[in-house]
Amino acid sequence: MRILLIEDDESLADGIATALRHEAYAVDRAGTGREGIALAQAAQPDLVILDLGLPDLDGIDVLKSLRQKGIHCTVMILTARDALRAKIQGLDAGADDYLTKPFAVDELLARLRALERRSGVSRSPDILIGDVVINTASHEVLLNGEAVKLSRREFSLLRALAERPGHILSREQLEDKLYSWGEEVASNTVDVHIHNLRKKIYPEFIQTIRGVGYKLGPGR
Amino acid sequence: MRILLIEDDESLADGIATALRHEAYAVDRAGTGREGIALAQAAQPDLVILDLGLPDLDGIDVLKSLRQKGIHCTVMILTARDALRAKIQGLDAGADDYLTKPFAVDELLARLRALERRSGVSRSPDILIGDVVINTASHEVLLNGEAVKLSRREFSLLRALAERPGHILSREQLEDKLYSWGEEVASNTVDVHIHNLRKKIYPEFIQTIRGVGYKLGPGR
DNA sequence: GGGGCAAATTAAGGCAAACTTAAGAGTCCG
DNA sequence: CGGACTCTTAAGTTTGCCTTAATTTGCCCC
Repeated sequence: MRILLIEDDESLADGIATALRHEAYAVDRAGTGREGIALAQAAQPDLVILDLGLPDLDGIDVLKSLRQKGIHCTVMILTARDALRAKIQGLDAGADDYLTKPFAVDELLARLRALERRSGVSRSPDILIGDVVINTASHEVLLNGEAVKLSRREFSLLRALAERPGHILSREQLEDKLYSWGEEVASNTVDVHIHNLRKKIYPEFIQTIRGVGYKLGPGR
Repeated sequence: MRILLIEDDESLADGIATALRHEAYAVDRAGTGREGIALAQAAQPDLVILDLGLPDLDGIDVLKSLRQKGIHCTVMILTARDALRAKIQGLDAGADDYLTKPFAVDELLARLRALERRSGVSRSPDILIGDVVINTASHEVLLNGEAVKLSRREFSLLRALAERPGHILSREQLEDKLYSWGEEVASNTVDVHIHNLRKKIYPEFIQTIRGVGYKLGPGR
């Protein structure tokens, strides 16, 4: 799950980004509207968090511009308290949710999970695949009812695969889901995490399609 | 994935149909309940989107009628906001999901993806040739319901042939499909893969046109 | 019926993809 | 500040696929 954060207040952006990364999201950041639009096209995020009070462009225009460029991912708007008109405009322009400043980061995270669920990126809070239950909210994974302890990256990887059971994801696609810009990896990291996941769950749970990628499940 | 849209509001139906087609669904349309029931029988859709406010019949009755006629595909209901009673009736009558108007098209698409996943019908159209099913998303191939394990090249070859059943593809054309520029082969590789495919499926599945190439036929 | 060419068959070597392991750097937390 | 844990690298190993090429079979036309 890859998130683009468009926010000019640097300390706030720092805080949000840290919290998000902690929740195993990959985060890209933009400080201006133009930068945001550019990054949205380049990085193909699953979700955009958009502050309406940007220095260069009006937030609503940014949103419209995104939609116009064919970027239809979920968008959450951040706005100052009582800027009701802006909210309404935002929703009309195709935003999916809004949050008024100031807000608690936990609130943001909760909303994100709700959006995630609603947008069908991962529908039910618990994804069920074979004898494995994945709870995206708590980051808990159960194998036959027994908790499996996964690290952050392992969980991200598993979630990425679990969003579309049976579908094959290439290493490249998986890396895109796990890493933000500027922290690309240049090794077989994905392989290693896959290996560790298999050890913690069971080997056949993740299938290798040689020369193509990995997929989850008995496949269909 | 084939969708039947039963909706009398023409402009709304236009919008939905366009969005769906854009997502590579095949869409049939009906403006009335009767038309809808007729089309559902004729077109055999995988999913029905049913507006409850139709001019001729009550939406719930349409749904019941469909079920009665043995059409058990997934059904998503569209209903005006707050028509709670209708929703409940709808779910009782065997609908799988509902959406209240007005709604964002993205929301509809997200719900569809969720339903798709739940029902196991895949949008990436499974190619069906004779008794062989080819799923391009998962690289799975089923022969009479039994999985056939294919290697990457074998799968590519099969897919190339299956994209246009009955059409003859020359060795050269097939090589072009399998290899990127600069990695041309200089031997009978294609022949060998064809042979292995025949062994894994059954010989007559792939037909040889002497001096020309290969094609996929309904075979038996 | 026979020559010649196209396609089928088979087996083996080479090679790249994927797996495995371990170690060092980095991070978090008490 | 120290210890635990996680992540990334990289090197070594294994596995399985692909290609090659030699041989056999089958077809068509002379």
